Amino acid sequence: MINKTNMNHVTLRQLHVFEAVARNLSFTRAADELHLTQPTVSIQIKQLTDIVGLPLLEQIGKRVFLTDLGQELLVLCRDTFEGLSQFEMLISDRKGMKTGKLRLTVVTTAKYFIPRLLGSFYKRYPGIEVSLNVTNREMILHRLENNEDDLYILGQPPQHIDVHADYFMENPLVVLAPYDHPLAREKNIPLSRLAEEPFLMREPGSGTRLALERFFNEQGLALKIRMELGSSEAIKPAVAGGLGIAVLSAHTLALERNSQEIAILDVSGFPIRRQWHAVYPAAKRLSVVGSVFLDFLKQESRSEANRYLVGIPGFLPVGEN
Amino acid sequence: MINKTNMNHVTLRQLHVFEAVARNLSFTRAADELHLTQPTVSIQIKQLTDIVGLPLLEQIGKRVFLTDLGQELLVLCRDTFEGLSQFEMLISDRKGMKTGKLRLTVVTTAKYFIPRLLGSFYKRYPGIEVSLNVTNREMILHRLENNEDDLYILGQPPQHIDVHADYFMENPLVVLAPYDHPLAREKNIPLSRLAEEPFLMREPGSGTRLALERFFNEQGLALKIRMELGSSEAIKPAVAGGLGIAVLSAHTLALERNSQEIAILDVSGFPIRRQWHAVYPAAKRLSVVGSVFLDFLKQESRSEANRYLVGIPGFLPVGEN
DNA sequence: AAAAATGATAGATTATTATCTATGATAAAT
DNA sequence: ATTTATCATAGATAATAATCTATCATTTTT
Repeated sequence: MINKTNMNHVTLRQLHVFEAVARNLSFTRAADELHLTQPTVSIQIKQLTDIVGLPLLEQIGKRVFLTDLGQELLVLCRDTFEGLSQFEMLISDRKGMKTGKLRLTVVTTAKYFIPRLLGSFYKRYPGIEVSLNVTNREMILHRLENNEDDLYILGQPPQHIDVHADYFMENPLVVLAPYDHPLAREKNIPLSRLAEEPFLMREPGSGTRLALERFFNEQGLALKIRMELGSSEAIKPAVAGGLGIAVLSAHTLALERNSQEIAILDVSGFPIRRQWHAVYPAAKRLSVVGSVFLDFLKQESRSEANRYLVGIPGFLPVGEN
Repeated sequence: MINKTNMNHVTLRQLHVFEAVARNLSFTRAADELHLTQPTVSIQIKQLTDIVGLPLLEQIGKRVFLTDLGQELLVLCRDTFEGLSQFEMLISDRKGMKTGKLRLTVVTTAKYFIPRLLGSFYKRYPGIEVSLNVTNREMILHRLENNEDDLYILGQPPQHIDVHADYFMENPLVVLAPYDHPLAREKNIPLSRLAEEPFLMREPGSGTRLALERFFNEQGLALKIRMELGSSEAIKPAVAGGLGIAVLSAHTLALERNSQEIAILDVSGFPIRRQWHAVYPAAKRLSVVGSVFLDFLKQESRSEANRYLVGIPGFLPVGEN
């Protein structure tokens, strides 16, 4: 008989190590991640390669790449681990509990409501461990392309990546002005009046800015931009200090709703209605824990929305969906 | 944190032992099959059950059954091993070879041509190991329902089981008579003349018998049945001894084609054209080695048919398919 | 050229897995 | 009641897997 590969000699541990190296494209980073020393990783990969009989990784200088076969093995690893993970969830169901690890990455603005939701989620599913990552949209898209998380929370789903997107909550954009601004006590302010005000803007490319620019374009009005700032946190004190007005997500006002520094203006056409989306790669089946969290999001976002969105001038919640 | 299942602690070996027990529904038979002692199997199952934290098997008296969860784990085992097996085939492809194990079960009559085909198959694919099982139709259907093999060879595919069936060779049913029978030298014998002869039949339910009965019914003729015998091997000497004539698959005459004991009659309407089929469950993707063998079957059955079917009175081979 | 970064190898140790023999417990058959 | 069949447990042994420290080899960066 010929010298043929017998995958029965492979261990799950070897496959885990391989998967970590394949994902990191680095022995050293995989070792760090797994709390092992680098030689351990090197040996495990060597053993696996010896069993398979063909190279799984190739090294060019200091950089590690997957061979075609290595790529196939990575797919097999992920399928296998997913099968085992789903069996774990099945067991948890039988035991009347839900367990597993949820890897969640959210855009910066979502940090205003996600922790509270996660708190409730943990109370309901104490067996599910959550790894939360807060980062900007660009990094989220990068992680999405590399399939690094179970779920991603952001405003507008990306157009250039094939994803499955579920909206779960309203994300209205509101006009902020100093608490004592002359327009603060008016109702149904015409947009043309607002256009006379100087605006504080987010950086080009930010979803909020694009939405505002498009809105003004549609009304044939021009924006008077006084200043650009890189984050909502920077914009809010600038508004309060009278440098200008701004349009931000209502969620950014989590702590300022009853303050005497910032007011939400009642402007005709506002708030601009947008949605929060939970997305995952279209080619991937959502993990069990991701699915549990998504269902939870859809259920619980109602009360979360009520917490933030009541009292916003001109805002009427949509009906059930 | 709760006491939760971690399937990373499971070994592939444990899963193999579990699969054998689940298939055999017996620790002792699984141990025999794996060349282990029974206590080894018992301990492996115990370890696996301890890791999972819920019963996978249940014992009623001396009989072993799968729990629902055990059934799920069996599915996971099969999926996992199939994935590993397909990766092995991928490796073999890369190495320019085909390897793996083909589990093949065939009906009794196919034993006349399958060994020769398997010989050629082995010469072409020395890395593929074949496990051949020859049994009756009823047992084949049972194995088919339990998904125990890669491929099954039989005449008519079952109607009550959802299968994928490929026909690969003609299986004509011919009329056999003693070599010195008065009809042996006649051409184009009318069926009405044949109906005056006493017949030796296979058992009720056999495919050959059903086809013959249907054929006579369509011609409005009755069969004169002298005797029923349980196998082709029993029928042939009875024909040669003058007890009556019979209709059997041409393949059963593998060794008697040039003998001076049995002749094939040239009867109007004969041979009854039938096909050999290779089948596998419709819900299952054919294994890689099964697919290799099926392709081989389709290619090689042409020459195999030529070996058996030339010279059969009234038989014209069909065109290419 | 020297230093830093990164994977490979050698040797050793520890932990874990796999298996056996012997025996016990229980159910089924005689 | 006795025997047979089948799984479970105890104790022991051997094999294998996993990991570490130390060092080497090579590439990249400074």
